[in-house]
Amino acid sequence: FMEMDTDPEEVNSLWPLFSCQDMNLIDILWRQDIDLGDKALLEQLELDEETGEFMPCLLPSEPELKEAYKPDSVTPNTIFSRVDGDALSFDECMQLLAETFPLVETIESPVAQNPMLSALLAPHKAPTAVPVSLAPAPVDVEQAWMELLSLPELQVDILDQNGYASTSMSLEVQDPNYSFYLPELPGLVTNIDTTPPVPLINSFKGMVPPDNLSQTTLKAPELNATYTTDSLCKLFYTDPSNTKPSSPMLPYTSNEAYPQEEVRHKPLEPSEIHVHQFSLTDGHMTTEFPDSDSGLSMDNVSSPRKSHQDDSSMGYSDLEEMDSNPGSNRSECREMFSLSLHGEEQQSSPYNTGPGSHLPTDSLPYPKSELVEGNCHNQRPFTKDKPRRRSAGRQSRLSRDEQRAKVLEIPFAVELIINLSVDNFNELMSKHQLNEAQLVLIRHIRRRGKNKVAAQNCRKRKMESISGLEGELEALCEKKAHLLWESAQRDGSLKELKEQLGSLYLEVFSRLRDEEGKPYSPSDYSLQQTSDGSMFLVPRVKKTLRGEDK
DNA sequence: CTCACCTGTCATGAG
DNA sequence: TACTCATGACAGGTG
Repeated sequence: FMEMDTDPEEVNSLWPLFSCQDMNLIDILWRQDIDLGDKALLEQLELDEETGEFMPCLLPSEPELKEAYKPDSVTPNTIFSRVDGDALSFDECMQLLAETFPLVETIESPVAQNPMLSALLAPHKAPTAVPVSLAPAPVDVEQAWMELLSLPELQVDILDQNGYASTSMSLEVQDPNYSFYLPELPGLVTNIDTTPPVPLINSFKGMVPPDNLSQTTLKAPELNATYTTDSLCKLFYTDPSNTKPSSPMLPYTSNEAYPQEEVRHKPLEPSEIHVHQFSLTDGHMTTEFPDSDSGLSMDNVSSPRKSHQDDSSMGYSDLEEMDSNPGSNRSECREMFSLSLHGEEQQSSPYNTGPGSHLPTDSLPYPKSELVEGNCHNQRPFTKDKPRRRSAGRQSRLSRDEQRAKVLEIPFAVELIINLSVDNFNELMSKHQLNEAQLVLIRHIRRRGKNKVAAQNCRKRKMESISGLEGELEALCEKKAHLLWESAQRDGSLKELKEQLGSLYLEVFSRLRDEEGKPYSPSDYSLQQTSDGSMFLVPRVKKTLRGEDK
């Protein structure tokens, strides 16, 4: 508790209020929180294959808990009565703490109220996960984290640029926070002990298989000389009594090391590191990203891969590269992170476009996909008649550029970048001092945004063209049928006229008489009409007769 | 697992 | 020359 990220004055003021039992209670809750906040939490959760959500399940390590916390060592309490039964959930711990320490009720941190968020953030803010820490500042950091964690590209970027991360740390990669922290502190765990106190390890062992623990040893590169002991001690909680290199899952920050104001700009955001790297090499913007007092030089945070890259490729270009490299580790890691990030993405990402999202998709000036599809939905000739239910999932992808813009701290909205006229756009750009990475990102955002609209319009036109052609085809078919009907009608009329003509002919012919009063034989004579209307009775010439005449 | 479909993105050419 | 637009092709997500 005393080592937590808590205001010392606050601690001092609270300290007399806590009895020994209270301290034990805090300790056990802290242990619970640590367990909950790490891999063990995921072990306590069952992934619902139907919904993709994590559902709580029973802890498998009750005996260890019983062992570690003997009932006679603590005051009988509802907490420990639960030890005999179901394991305490994070919410239960929080509720219990709230009952025990009313002060805790003032905490409004969304992360503290969300087990998953706390779990995923725990390695970086384990102290703040303890309610007594009452740290108000990390909310911004948490939000930034959640935004970054919702970006699979960024996670992969960190893994990529550090190479070994995705292959040598099977445990860590289950928690994206590890990938953020470990590679950026090369050699740290081999020299600086970040292991929690022994009781914590013991309790943790109860939650995590030992072989997993053994995998937490980081294969780190050489210790960079610029990591001084002081800075690292300020950065991380250390226990001098424990020299075992262990999982740096508890890189405790302290208030001394990270004043609130600086915590917001701490190297917690890898993307910021990108920008910073670019800035340092590019020669400007150094004031925008002041070095922390942690002793960490941004140069030293560069990964081996980064170190030999061209300066201009830093920052945004990396983001672009990630997107354009489907074959990179990105897909792998996306899968690896999918379990731990699914839930939080929907809960906390400010770019989440699910229910309650504030993303102004409706205000986008270009037509939304549903709009485009809606126009053609019933007319589409070659598609199945399927209900459209992808909008929510799709809209989250729409905000990728917004997330990139946020990462590079683009000072204006993506919609603005896309939809402004050239003059207004140039004016806007001139009003802000932007580095090369930001300019490149803005240009790409503008290009992609316009092309997206163009593609939507193009597809809309294509579908309309198909629909138009189909309508035209239908009209032509109708016209053809009508013509065929008309032709049949005329054929019928012609036939009728012919029949009438035949009847009339026969009637006229039957009334003709020769000089002897005999009727003419139709086989010997025929009636023919001249152009002036005169009728003549013409004898038929029989071939047989002509042949006989010859 | 496969397939069809949708959507974003890129490359390219035309204006 | 830079920019915009149109469009084919491709990749990835989804049902």
